[in-house]
Amino acid sequence: MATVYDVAEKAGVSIATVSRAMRGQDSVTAEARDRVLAAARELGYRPNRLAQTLARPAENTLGIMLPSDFTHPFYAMLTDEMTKSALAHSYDVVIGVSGRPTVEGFVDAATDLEDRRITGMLLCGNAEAVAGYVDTRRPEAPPTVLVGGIAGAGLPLVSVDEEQGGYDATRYLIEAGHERIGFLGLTANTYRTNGREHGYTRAIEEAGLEPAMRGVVVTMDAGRREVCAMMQEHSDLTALVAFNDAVALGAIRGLADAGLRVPEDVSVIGFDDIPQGRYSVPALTTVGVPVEEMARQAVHMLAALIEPTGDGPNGGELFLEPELQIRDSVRLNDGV
Amino acid sequence: MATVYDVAEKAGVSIATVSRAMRGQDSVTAEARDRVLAAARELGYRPNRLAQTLARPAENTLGIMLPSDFTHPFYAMLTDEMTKSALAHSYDVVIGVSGRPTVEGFVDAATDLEDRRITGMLLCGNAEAVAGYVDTRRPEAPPTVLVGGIAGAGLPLVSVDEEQGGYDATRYLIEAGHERIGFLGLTANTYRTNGREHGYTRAIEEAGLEPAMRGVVVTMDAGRREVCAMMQEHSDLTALVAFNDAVALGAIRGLADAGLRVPEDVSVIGFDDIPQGRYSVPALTTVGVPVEEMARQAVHMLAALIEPTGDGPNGGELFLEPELQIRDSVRLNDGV
DNA sequence: CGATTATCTGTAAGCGCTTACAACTATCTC
DNA sequence: GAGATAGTTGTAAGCGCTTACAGATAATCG
Repeated sequence: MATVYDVAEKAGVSIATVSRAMRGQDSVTAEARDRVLAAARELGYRPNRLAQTLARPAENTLGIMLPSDFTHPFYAMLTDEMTKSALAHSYDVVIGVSGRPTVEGFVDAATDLEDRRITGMLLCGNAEAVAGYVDTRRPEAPPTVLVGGIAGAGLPLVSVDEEQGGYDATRYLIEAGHERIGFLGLTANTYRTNGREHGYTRAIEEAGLEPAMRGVVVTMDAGRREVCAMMQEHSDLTALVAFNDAVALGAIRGLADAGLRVPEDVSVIGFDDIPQGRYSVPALTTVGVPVEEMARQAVHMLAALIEPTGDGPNGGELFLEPELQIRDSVRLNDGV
Repeated sequence: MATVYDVAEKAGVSIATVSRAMRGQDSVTAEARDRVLAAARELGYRPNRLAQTLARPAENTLGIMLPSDFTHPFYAMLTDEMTKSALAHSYDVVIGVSGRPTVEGFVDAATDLEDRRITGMLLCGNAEAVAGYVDTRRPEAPPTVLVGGIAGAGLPLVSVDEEQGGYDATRYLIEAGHERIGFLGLTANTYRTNGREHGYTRAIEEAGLEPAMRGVVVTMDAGRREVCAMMQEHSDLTALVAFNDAVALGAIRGLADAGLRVPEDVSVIGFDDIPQGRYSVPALTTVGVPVEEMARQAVHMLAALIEPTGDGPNGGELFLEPELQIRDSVRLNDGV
């Protein structure tokens, strides 16, 4: 790899001049600059970012830390929006993703990101990974806000009111005339909390109905497999609240396998509002997470943390209201 | 941030000993090691990866370069498989993703990855981004293989025979008794080639049928919007070949919007075999890309490039055969 | 025309780490 | 007990870059 030294030699200047010419902000004669640029082009020289970062901390760049399942549509949406928001605040963006799907892999990757001397970090991940990070977080770590996670991690947070979402979903089903409503939720040890489930339970109890739950891994695949078991166990179910859209979509497929139609035979409601749900047939009724606003608020909060202006949200936990997206996967009984 | 110096001072040893103790492979007294480790823990010290990489090139790590639309399900699958394959070859993995959705952003990020002194690189991206990278690629860049891209970029490649896939899809429709078959393809300037379209055209001409094409951006959204225009333009169409599953799924949704059912009224076939297609209702018949094998072969080829053993695939271009996944979105006419 | 000032450039230190090499200690051999 | 040997440790150089500081040069002024 060509280095500053090679370019300097070729252009007949010192490495300092090369550096200055490449960065283009310090004072350099037009002639020297041209010579450097020409030499650089000929040599195929490009500054080594690692070395740059080591020598001088990044001024204005935000790190976005993603979990190993960053390919999940929800994170996909979130990443897009966070990137847009950051760029809108004229921050540069560097994305870090966990290579291995372990807590340790996540922490490693997050540390990597910190090492890049970023100005601030937006951290996304499941509760365990985030907890792992927080546990070993160094006091000198850059300002960080958790996005889309759960409360109580001890770091500033922008997320959605999960309990409310679970409640709203269930309430909507009840108002639509359903009385036997199941919850296809998450197995206890995947995440730490279960706000969505609590919301479901609250609504069910409030209405004096009977809860029916089943823990599943929260993937499409599991949704498909488990929905059958669920229906066999509780054959009178007319509606299902799914932990998220992936489970909901899987469940719809599983129901179809069993010859049951949605929403004619069984109603299904999801959570997240991922694009796939908007395009599925039937289109998925779901609890929408205001991802765009979440991203915006997160960047805003982070900016305030980086540059305390007195006003602005100074850390803390901010919960956005979920918003029901009514589409076609829920059947309205009794002319409601 | 605590550095080697801090730890060294606290542990009463030199920085060399700290480094050795942390890396745990050189000879260090048990006692010294314990002191260093204790000091490190107390100080919350973790080695700076940037500095590590700068000081000593990575021995055994592969970089996986992803385009800015890495959230696309196809790349999601591919990333998973490549990671698995790399780990199976006992390579470490570092993932780089393009921050901005531009050719320049892609090249920047790829350079970043190279700067990490990786042992080899698996490069995924659309043709333009890849071409941009190849154009400015430095001769000393690490061995690189393109995965899932198109031919002729001038770098070793493992991909799928797109033309064959397009042909197979169309052929399948023809054999199922369809005679008016449309192609919902890509707009010319998004990618550089259109093997899938060529395959479609070949099959159509071979059968003496009339082609009907429409260029769209290859997203679900576009599929949904454009399918209606397509049907209006050619109202006699009974089947559609979509550029990929995203377009196909979008098209199914668009058809549903227009009151048309799949496959009863219109048949749809996709390309890629993304999970969403397996779980959709109706399940999507599609041209399956052997992603797992693609990843395996790519890592294999890269390993051979890194450590030339004489045998093994020494670069070149390898095209895997696509495999039709027959599911429920195509109607079989005439009792075929 | 000498003194002052403004511009540009180069030298050298430093970012946090690894490692070759030399120095030092403890152990072993005869 | 002197010399060889093996095992640890520290010093210093270097990875590729940025930048404070000082030196050199050109421009400006009385």
